[in-house]
Amino acid sequence: MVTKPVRRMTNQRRVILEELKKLHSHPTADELYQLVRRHLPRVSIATVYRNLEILCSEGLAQKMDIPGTQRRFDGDTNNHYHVRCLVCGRVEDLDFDPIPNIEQTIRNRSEYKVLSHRLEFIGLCPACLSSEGQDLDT
Amino acid sequence: MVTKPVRRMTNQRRVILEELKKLHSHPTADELYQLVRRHLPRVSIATVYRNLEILCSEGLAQKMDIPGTQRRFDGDTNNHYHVRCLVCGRVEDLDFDPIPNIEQTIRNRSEYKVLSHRLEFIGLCPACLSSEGQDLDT
DNA sequence: CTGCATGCAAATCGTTTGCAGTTGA
DNA sequence: TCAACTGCAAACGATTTGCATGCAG
Repeated sequence: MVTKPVRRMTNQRRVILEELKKLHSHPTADELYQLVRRHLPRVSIATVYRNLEILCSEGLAQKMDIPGTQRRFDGDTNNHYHVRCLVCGRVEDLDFDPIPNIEQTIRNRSEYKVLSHRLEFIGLCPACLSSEGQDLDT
Repeated sequence: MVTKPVRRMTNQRRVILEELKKLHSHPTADELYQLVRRHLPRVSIATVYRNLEILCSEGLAQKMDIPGTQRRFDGDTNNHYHVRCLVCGRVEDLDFDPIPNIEQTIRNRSEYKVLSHRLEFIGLCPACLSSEGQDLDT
């Protein structure tokens, strides 16, 4: 059981959070780094990554693209939805028909030319679920 | 205007496609590489990547996690959906309320403990849309 | 034959980590 | 004071690329 460290509001952390909150784009770590650099020229990209990690774990921001790093490929080119395991990253197909008209609905609400959509559920697979009971920290 | 190369069905490409089609998991490039290696011990990981790229562009397979590599962060921790531009990667929020009960629906159709879901639309942003008319290749 | 495809190794890109010095509470 | 935090540089893991050689059509 590891105790969570007490966080400090450093100058860097404050600026990073401010810049992130002020944006309505969804910046990459590097884009945010460029903005933060205007206020703190000597800031390091590592600090930006570390703080984003902390801000996310504190619920003050969130990562998009939960998937993480490694890309996966699908031999099935039909349109279908997926469930992804938060812990092991495994992805499975869902037996669930594509929601009808949903792209049409969005076309009326956005300037984008919508071509497709992806719906993904995130959760715990049976295997990881059963091995969850063991360690209750984090 | 670049002309698309004429593809050849090499041994490697055939095995890679066969292995991918036979799986119902959604392998990473490396997982597929391990499988292909059983048939072709001297195959290179680069060949797997190159062929996956080609197979996807031919519509015989598809990449998941369209996002690609660079992760994006969101200062808005409320649950909301996104549109992503296929060309420039920009992501914008959608003014569209989360679909009610959809997670509940999935819980009945899968063994997973569903915790959340993500709905993302993919298309072309206004900017990329207007600069599309120029080059008509690919 | 021709040029697409391959294996290999090196390069690249985004992200993470080790470390010694700094700083907020 | 002192653990959390920082900048820097090196390490890392996934993916891509340059190049000389191989091989399908």
